Amino acid sequence: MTLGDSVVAEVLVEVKAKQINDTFSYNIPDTMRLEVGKRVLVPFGSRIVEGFVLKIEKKEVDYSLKDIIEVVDEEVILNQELLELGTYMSKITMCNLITAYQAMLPKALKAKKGTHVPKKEITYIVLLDDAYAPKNEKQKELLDLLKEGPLEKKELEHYASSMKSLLQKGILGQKKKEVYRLDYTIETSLVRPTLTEEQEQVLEKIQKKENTFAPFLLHGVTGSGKTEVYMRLIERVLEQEKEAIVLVPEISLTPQLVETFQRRFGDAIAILHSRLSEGEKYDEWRKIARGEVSIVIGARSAIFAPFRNLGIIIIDEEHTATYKQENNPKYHAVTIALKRAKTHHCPVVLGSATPSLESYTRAKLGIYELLTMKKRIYRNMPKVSLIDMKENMKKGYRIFSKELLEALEECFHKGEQAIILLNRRGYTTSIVCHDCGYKVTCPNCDISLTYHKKINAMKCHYCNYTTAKPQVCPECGSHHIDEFGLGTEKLEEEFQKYFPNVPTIRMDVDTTTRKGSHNAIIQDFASKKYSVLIGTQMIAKGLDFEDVTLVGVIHGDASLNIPDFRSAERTYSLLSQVSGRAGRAKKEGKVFIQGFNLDHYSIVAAKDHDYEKFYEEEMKIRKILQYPPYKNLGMIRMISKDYTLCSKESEKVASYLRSHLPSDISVLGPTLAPMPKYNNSYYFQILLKYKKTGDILSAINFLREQYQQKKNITLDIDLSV
DNA sequence: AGCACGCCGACT
DNA sequence: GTCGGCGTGCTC
Repeated sequence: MTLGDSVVAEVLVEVKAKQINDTFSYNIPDTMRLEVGKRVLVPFGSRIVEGFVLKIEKKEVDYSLKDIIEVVDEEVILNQELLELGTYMSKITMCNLITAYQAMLPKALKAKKGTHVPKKEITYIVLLDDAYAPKNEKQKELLDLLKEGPLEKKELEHYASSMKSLLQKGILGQKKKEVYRLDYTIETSLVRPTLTEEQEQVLEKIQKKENTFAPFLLHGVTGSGKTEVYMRLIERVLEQEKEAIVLVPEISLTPQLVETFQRRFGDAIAILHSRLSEGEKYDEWRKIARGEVSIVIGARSAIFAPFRNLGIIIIDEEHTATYKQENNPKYHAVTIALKRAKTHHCPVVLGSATPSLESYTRAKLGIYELLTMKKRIYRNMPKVSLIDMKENMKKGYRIFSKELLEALEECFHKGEQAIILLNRRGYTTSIVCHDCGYKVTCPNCDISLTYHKKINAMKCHYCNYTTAKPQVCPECGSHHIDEFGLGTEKLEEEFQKYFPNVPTIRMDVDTTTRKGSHNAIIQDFASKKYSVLIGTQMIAKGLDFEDVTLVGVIHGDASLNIPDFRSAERTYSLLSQVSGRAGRAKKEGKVFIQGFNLDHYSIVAAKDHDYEKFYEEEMKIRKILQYPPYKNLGMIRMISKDYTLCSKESEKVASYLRSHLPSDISVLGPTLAPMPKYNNSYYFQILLKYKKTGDILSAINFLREQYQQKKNITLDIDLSV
């Protein structure tokens, strides 16, 4: 206990409470060696919690301080840059500081009592006394083995009893060595492809800006060789003894991609994504922090990799929605990348075949430097045909069009492979009583349940509620029940009716939940064990199979019906990406997009591989409706189990905003959210359209504080919609 | 977020 | 007379 003027530690405690968004001061015991950025154990009220030391400073306090109990870390977890980055993130996303820091770290390093992940260690047996004369054959054998050098304890189980007695006598000793869970040796290859003229030009432009903060948008069509450009950029960065972060969408982070980088860069790479175990993530993180690797390839959160000397940040498929975190802190990886690049004075390369409208606009305004790669390396873009299903239906082709069936036939005849996309999983998507119209819906979310034939059950795709398929209508008892809507499960079955001898594999959430199954499917398809890959959007991104010459899209206009201002953008992107899977290597590719309303500009532009055209059309709409990139969108969601309360409070919030925000900011709503009920809670939303974030912060902060105290209702803020 | 403190109903 | 309901408020 100390009073008055002394050196204290400012500790940000792991309590994720609204009222506790500031540090607490603690006394540092005389014998304790403490550094900023380490975790400590501290008494907090009547319990003991963990926290991060954010400052060590002289401070005058008028209350008595408690002592820090113990320092958790040997090494600093949050260096100065990461500490500042967390502050920045909490400011722009309006989250608590502790939430920001926790999001930057693997679970093993979060401040949270009892979540500590051990380091992996291997125990070796070493010979300490080589003059000892063993008592029996077994011991002699063991000692002879160990004369050659230490051996892993695990491999000496055969000698367990001899080992035990020799250890006790002190003839043998144990030595522990820390190892990484992911450890690989891969043969590097010095063979590098010759660059195309476009690749050369892009490379030169980016490298001209090395050692300066410079954001680039690399707009390169599918198959134009962006990955090779990335690798060349990294080569240069390594020459300068600097480091590189490469972000890739989670789904594209396949062993194939990792291997491509490993063949070039060997063991200089750490990998970070959600499929790793906590132990693996911990190890990969430490490789980075210790400077043992210079490259990290990872999903969104890898943007926080604790490098000290970044030479470049690359974000592939920059437009991908998964770069935006949907829970707190609701950060966007691109925003963080720009911030870090500014600190490190290095370039940022945002790559995409279908840039987000925001990024492309920034490029047009000169905020990003625009780089373009229009040509495929091997051949031209695939020919895309739009297939009107209204016509096909008349002729009796209900699921596969005549055109697609013929193309599939030809494709298999030539021994080539096809990909079929249907962005909807399950068997049938709704079950309705023919007589009374009763529809089977989720009791928690009020949306239609999808029937899954394999498990013979109805499932909610939002909350995972599962129930048996009704044999009779629960409302009127009728036996006459209709099934509507097509999912991938049924699509595969239908396909097999047409082509019983063609082996198919399906890839969607239902077939990829087991660890490694995703990669197994990709591997099997690549090795031509299957001729057709049927799946949801997860088959659209990044996959590179040289024998795929045909892509079919079932219900290509489905995503246009989603009530989201970005649905056209997503449609264009999805269709372009999946089309890009066809004809990537030496053989020509064909694409068939089926649908009922295919004259929408997003679909026509995708057919023509005309991004500019799509951009122009979409920007007209964004302008009229004042959506991004013309204005920023802020979303305030009110969430409560009590519908009436939720509705009332939403009204209050909206009217507060209307009277406290400048008049040029539009406040829309409240309205029921597109998913009005989810997990038994109701969702109302209020939309803000604003130019400058600074204009809305104080009003929103006020509301945030008001609702932080309330129990039955949550106010959720998302300022980077 | 926890956890303690605090002031009113039905129980061994 | 007490056990315990969860409302309010604090945590260096």
